[in-house]
Amino acid sequence: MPLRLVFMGTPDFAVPTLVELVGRGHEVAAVYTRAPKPAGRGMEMQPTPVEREARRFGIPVLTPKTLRGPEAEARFRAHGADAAVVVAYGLILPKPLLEATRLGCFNLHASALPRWRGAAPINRAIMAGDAATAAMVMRMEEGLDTGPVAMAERVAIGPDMTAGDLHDELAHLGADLMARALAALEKDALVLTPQAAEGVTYAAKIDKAETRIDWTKPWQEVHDHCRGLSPFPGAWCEIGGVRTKMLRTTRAEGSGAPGTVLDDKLTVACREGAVRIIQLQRAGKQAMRVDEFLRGTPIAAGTVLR
RNA sequence: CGCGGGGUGGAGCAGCCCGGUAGCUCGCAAGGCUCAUAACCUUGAGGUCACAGGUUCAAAUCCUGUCCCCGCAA
Repeated sequence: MPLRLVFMGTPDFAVPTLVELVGRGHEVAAVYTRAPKPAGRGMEMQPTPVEREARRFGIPVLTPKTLRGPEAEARFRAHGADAAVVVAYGLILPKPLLEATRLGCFNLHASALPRWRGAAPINRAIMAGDAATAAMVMRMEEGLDTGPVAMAERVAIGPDMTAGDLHDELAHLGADLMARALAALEKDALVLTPQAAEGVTYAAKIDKAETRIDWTKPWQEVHDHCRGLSPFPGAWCEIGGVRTKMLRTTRAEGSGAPGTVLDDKLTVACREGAVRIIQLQRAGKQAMRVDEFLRGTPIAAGTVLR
């Protein structure tokens, strides 16, 4: 028997789960998402990806600025949901809401908890050079991403994998994981396991001030930095005075003064070792492979990137 | 009206300021060289210069409007 649910989510990452829940026949009584805000070129009001999808399904959309207070609680209770599913929503759920449904609130989180609790787990896992991560469904409690885990699926992080690659994989894997968790929940067969007390780390939001590439770091760190921030917000440096995102890189042979281009294929020296640029994007241009880029903009060996 | 870059043969770019027969690096096709090749040489095909108006003897280039892509920002 399908559940009556409230879905709360905001970015692209949350969309596959919403689609999956609807596809599995659950009744989504309402979708909560962040309010549209001026964004993008022209600063026009942009509904969130979750809102777009919800409207496609004809599901009522709510965009409260806060969930605190008796009014918000009353509205939430009025949906008469059995449970709430939360995926990258962006607002903290106060305790009364966590306890407002019969079965509780369940969150999909993109890390191997308790590692990388918080806002940017996918990026941080790659930036830290982790070899593996996970998608996890947990039952929410008051602490930030501290709840007991109901379902988990480990995912290996390839050596050249980008945050975008991992994001897409986890979003789909997580959607299926949540569907399975809810299926178990329906049958009262969901097993909850507390998170380990050891190994807690927090994934701080990405600050644009940390996106610039520092070639004086070892190649591995430069590489992890680039792929952990790819494609958004993008690790960058200047090429010919133009801000350029390095979207894909790989390990390369060679050495030299940090930031020096070592050949005509955009191999760049780091403090230790070097990385070769595979895909990049100049400001105002589409992303392109390095060979395409170099046809129109040859970069001579010896050029120093900053 | 937040700031800014861009739309030129299949790809990436130059040319635009200072209008006058479309160029570069590749790719593609054919031929040559070669044991052979992604290498090298020669030749060739392929373009409504985003779209629509305007100015002009003449517009990729100047003016006006529209559409689309993207960086910053949020």
